[in-house]
Amino acid sequence: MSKPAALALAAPEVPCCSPMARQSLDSAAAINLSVAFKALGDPVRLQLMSMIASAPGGEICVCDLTPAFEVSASTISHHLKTLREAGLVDAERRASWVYYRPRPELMGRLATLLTPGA
Amino acid sequence: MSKPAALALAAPEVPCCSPMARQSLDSAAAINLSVAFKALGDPVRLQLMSMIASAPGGEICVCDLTPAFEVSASTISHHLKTLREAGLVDAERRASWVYYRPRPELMGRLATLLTPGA
DNA sequence: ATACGGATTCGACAACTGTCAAACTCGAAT
DNA sequence: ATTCGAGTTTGACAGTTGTCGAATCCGTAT
Repeated sequence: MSKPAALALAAPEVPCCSPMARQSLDSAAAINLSVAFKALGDPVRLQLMSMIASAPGGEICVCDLTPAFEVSASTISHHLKTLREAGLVDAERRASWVYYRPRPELMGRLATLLTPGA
Repeated sequence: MSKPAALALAAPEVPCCSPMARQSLDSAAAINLSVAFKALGDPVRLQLMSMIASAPGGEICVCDLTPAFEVSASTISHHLKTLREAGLVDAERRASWVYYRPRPELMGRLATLLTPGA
C-alpha cells in the first residue's frame, strides 16, 4: 500500500545534492531547491516549520500552531500551504482537526547542501 | 567624502541554534535566520552562492560569476549585495576586480538547524 | 436537518522584490 | 588628465508576497 497522501501537493522533484562547497548547482537544481529555501525565508513560516519539526509525537495540530502567533488564522493557513507546496511538511485531517508533520527528506537535502564539504 | 561605509557586512547577530527537530525557534531567532533563508530563496542567488561556496581557492571573481547567468550585471551585483547583507558571503576588492568568498559560520548554523535531531 | 467550530479559500490591497538601463565610482593604464 | 573596464548604485516598473476579513468547506454533535 502506498500513502494516503490526499492533499499533498507537488513537491518539486529534486534530484540533487552534494554539499555546495563540493560542487556548484546547475540552474535546474537551483530553481527546484530555491523554492524550499524561499519557503523558510519568512519568520512566521520558519517558526511554524520549527514547531512542526520539533513536535512531540511527530505531529502538531493547527489549533496549537495558530495561537502561537500574532497573525490571523487565515494567514497561518496560507503559510502552511506554502510549506506544504514546498514539500517541507505534510498535512492530515482527523476529525475536526488538521495535523502537520515534517517531511524529513527535503530538509535533509537542504542540510546536506549547506554542510561543509568534509 | 568619507569612506562609503567600507564594506557593509552587518550579518545579523544570530545566537542560535540547535537542530529544529530538537527545539523550536523563538521569534527573535526566527527573524534573524529567516533573512539567510530568504537570501537563498531565489534561483539566481542560490546558484551564485553555490558557485562561491565551491570556488577553487576559496574565492571567485565577479567577472567569472556574471557571464554564467542570463541576467544583467547590475542584477548580479544586486543579488550579491543581498547575499552579503545576509551574512552568507564576504567581498574584497583587489585591483579592478572584486572577489567573493563564503562565510562558513552562518552556512553551518543553517545546516545544523536543518539536520535531523540526532 | 441544523447549528457549531476548526481550517481553508477568496478577494482585495499595501509592501516588497527582481529586473533593466543609465549614471556613477574606483583603480589601472595609457 | 583622460580614458577604459569592472562593479555598484540609482530610478523606475511590473510582478509577487504577506496580510486581513468574509465566505466557504468539512466533520461533529445536537
